[in-house]
Amino acid sequence: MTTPRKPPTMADVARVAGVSPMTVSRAFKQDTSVSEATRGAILKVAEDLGYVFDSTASNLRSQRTNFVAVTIPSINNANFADTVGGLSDGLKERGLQILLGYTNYDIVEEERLIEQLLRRRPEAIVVTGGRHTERARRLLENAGIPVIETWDLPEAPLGHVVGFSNADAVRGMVDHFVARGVTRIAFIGGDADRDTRGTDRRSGFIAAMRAHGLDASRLIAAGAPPISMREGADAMGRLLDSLPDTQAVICVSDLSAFGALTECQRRGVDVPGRISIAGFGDYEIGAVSVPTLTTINPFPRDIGARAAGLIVDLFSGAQTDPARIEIEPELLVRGSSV
Amino acid sequence: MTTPRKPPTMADVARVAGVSPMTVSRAFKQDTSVSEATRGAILKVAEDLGYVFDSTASNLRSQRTNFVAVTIPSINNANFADTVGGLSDGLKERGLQILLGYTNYDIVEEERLIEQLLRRRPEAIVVTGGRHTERARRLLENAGIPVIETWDLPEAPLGHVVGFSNADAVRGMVDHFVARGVTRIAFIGGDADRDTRGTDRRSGFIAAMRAHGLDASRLIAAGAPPISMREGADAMGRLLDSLPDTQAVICVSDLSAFGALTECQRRGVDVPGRISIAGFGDYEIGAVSVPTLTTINPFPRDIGARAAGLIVDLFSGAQTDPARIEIEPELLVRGSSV
DNA sequence: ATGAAAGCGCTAACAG
DNA sequence: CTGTTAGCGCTTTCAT
Repeated sequence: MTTPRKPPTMADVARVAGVSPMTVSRAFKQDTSVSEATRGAILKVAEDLGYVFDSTASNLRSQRTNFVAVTIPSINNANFADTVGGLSDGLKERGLQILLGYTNYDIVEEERLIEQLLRRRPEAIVVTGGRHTERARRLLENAGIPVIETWDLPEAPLGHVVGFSNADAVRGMVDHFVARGVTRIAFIGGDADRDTRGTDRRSGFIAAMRAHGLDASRLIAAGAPPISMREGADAMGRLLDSLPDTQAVICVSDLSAFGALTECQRRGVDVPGRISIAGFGDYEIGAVSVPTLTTINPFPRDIGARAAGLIVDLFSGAQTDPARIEIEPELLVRGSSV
Repeated sequence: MTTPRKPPTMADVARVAGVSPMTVSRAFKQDTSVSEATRGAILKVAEDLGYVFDSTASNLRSQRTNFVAVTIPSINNANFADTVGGLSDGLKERGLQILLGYTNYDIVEEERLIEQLLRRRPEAIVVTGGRHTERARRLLENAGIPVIETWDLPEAPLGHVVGFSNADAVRGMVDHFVARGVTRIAFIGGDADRDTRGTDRRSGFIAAMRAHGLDASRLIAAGAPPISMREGADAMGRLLDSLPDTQAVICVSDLSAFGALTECQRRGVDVPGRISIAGFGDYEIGAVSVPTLTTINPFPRDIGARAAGLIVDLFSGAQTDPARIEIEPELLVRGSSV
């Protein structure tokens, strides 16, 4: 049975331990001056009483929550999960905890989420991307805490940035293909601009193709972002039907690229013999599939780890100016491309 | 520039709006008696001042945080992400927010995490699995909030349960193979018992094989849980080398099953012609791969959604007794098995 | 529909 | 190393 009586407070622990509440408070902190003997005794009393420290009171009084708010587009995405993992591990040593929310790739939802998160008084906020609603920008600017935009290199950052240019990364991929003499290149991506990183990748594709004087119109819309494996497969089917002379296809992610690969397998279309396939993100699947997938590794975990390091430096005073940490994505040429 | 002056409080809003702080407080709630005119005026003043409601103060005074704590083994797992998604969506309408932490498949880490989460005074806690350290059990029992164990059917539940029997699910898979005349069946899983669900699946495999009077010793240890695609591929390589007459292999997850499939493709081993492969979890990859993967769908999103519904019912008083909601996993026979 | 007083459980600030 | 006092910003409770 759950005991319906009120849970013990610090005052209860103090009374039983025969000290003042302040000493109990100190015993629960690190680096505070309490004799080891009293600390041990206090912690024992606390454990015996079933006392659990109450952060809500601590948060209010100390005006510190140890929260770092983080927004990601989707919780079900290995790339963003890696970024959160890097963040979480980098912050946990400092006793900072992540308050996570997801936007479903929607900047209006992001605005709602940011406001909800700021009410919890996080000490820093990490957001994915550099595009936000006007009100979201205002909320972030006025929050009085470090703001870190990631997975992008916004032209007018709100504060700090840890990211890379999605457009440039895809440009590098196009350059790679063109250098190999591959010129009839298609792009499979989302059919809406909700996913701003996907949109940037498509823009990078178009710009790069035009820079080479090539036809940039082989754009296959695969559905509403994020594009699933299934949608990648369907898009590949349409591409093979409508533009059969295509030599290579760049997909907005490894997931859609894998779907595209399977469609080729189903149709007996040789990859990379008849068509090359490339993805984005260096998801695990691309390293294991047959053939392995040519892709771009944006080092998602590093993005999180660098953001965490930045927050720690900001709190310690080691960093004061707005930081702009650029991650260099790596082109991984593998079995799915010539 | 960030303004270093103190952010506005309700008292500031009240002063400017010409009302008492209490009226401002009411204006920020729903279903409270404030005239629409005053509410509108107050919200406008608040927005103009850049006031952001302070949950930390509200939490302390009202003894309500609107947090539901959730622990999952890994943030980078589509199954658990789906459960969190179901939970999150089911709770958000009621204004409840998820406080998420991951245990890295380690019940000692889980204990630390549970204590940290309880300090934030969540109003309910959802944990993955039914195995916990003694201290974690005590913490949960004494927390005075609803405890929901998921992804398992523990014999001695701490409170509520939304789950299924991992052992029984795999048993059904074995029965399916045996009914088709397939008897030389192997199991690929983790080499440690950290992942209790993986361990239960292996136990279910062994029990089912023995029940059929079959050899249950074809167990391939693929590494420390969770098993990656790569580890699944390596394990399949060892299986093909050491026990080449194996007719079917059941993998602890679709990810390892896909890895195993790719190893067969690399070696030119026909699937399912020479060997059948089955996974667990109904990950997206199993529906798209060539061939598609035979698997078990445990309805991860439903687990989260049912847990959310339970919490809502518990809060509203519609449910009072300990609930035991059993999810019925579904066997999906697909292209990778005969 | 609105207001006044009190206090949630901790800790900053100061004292010793 | 330990204690005292006051108060963080809200909301409960009780009025009107």
